[in-house]
Amino acid sequence: MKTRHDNTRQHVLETGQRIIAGKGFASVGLNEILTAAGVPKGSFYHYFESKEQYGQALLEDYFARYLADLDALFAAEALSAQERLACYWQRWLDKQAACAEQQCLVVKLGGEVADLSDPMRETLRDGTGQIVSRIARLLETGMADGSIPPLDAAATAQTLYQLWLGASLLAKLQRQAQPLENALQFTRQLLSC
Amino acid sequence: MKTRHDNTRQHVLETGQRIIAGKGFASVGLNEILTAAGVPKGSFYHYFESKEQYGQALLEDYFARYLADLDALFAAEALSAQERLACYWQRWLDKQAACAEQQCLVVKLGGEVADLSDPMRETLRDGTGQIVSRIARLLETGMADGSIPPLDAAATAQTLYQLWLGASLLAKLQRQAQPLENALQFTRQLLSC
DNA sequence: AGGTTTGATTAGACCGGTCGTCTAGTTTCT
DNA sequence: AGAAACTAGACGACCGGTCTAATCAAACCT
Repeated sequence: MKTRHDNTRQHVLETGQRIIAGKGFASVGLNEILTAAGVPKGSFYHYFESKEQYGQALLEDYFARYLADLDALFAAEALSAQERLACYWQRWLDKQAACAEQQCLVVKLGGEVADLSDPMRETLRDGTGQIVSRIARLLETGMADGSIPPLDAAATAQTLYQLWLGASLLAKLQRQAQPLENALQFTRQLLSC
Repeated sequence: MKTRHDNTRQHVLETGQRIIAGKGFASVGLNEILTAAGVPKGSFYHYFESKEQYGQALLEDYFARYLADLDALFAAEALSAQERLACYWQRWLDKQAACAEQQCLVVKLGGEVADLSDPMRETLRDGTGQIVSRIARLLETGMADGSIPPLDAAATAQTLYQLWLGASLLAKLQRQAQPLENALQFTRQLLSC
């Protein structure tokens, strides 16, 4: 029997993602996640080897969704590459502004988890790498279609992503969207100078 | 009697800073810090009200040092403002490259602590604000002495700090200095175009 | 078909560590 | 000597992740 298995597992992952995105990894206990999910504690170790491995699975799941969204947006052929990219940043800003509880697990967990668990760190590293390379690819598309001025795509993609990560962190600390707006304005300048 | 008081208190703060910079806040217990410091547990609650208040004090202490360093560097009159700033970024890169264990508590604790403790969040918010405004001030100095091209000082300072925070996070995830080098190169371009 | 086996799933006990408290003791200064 | 600052570390209540044993579902086999 696979369906129930997968459902329960996925349900635990999703519930945990919401809670952990709010409170962090170490400070949340399995109890909290499992009671919220309505899944008995005992089941946990049937689906996951340990909390660490669970965390890794959670991040993998997160990036899978994130990248799927990204691919959907970046493939929108009705828009120029520049417009698609602008839409990406705007969404980032909107999402973070909408609810105070962090959405971006890279910002939320990156610092905490990097020296705590190698598997989780590697998942974050690979996930962010994928994001940056997709941005770079879109920048190249934009240079080809003329909607983006010529730049070093890889370096620029990394710079922009770094900028937005930092902006998210500051926005989190300030509980304001202003740092993100600053990033947006700068991004606009950079991609159309 | 103040001296011993301050010494013990300070010693606990410094020991904790090292440990917490490596492992994060929630995942470290008071025990670990106190045994490392050679201070018995019982003393802790003489100097601090709670773990949270201790964390806040720790951050305040961290920013006090950081800003003192910054002021020392930024006041170096032998150098142009641009050189002073370049030196700041270079130091940031060197420090992070030197030891894998994070130095920058903003990157390490920002995400974790922001939704965990308001006093700690506010301390981080104020500290980063101070850093950004010092950078902005130096940018203005640089524009005045001609070593830095004319820009919106406040916005640029924030952008650069954001960029470097994000770069630190990625460097942490990758265990490589490359993201920081990317930030450095971009910073150079920006401040001398 | 009906009993049996197999594996998926659950329940909750378990040990160790957490933070924070509290009382007794020691040091230090007046 | 006495008062205040400080230290000592046992203690309690609780919660963490882990594991073993019991339960359940369903698929198999004669």
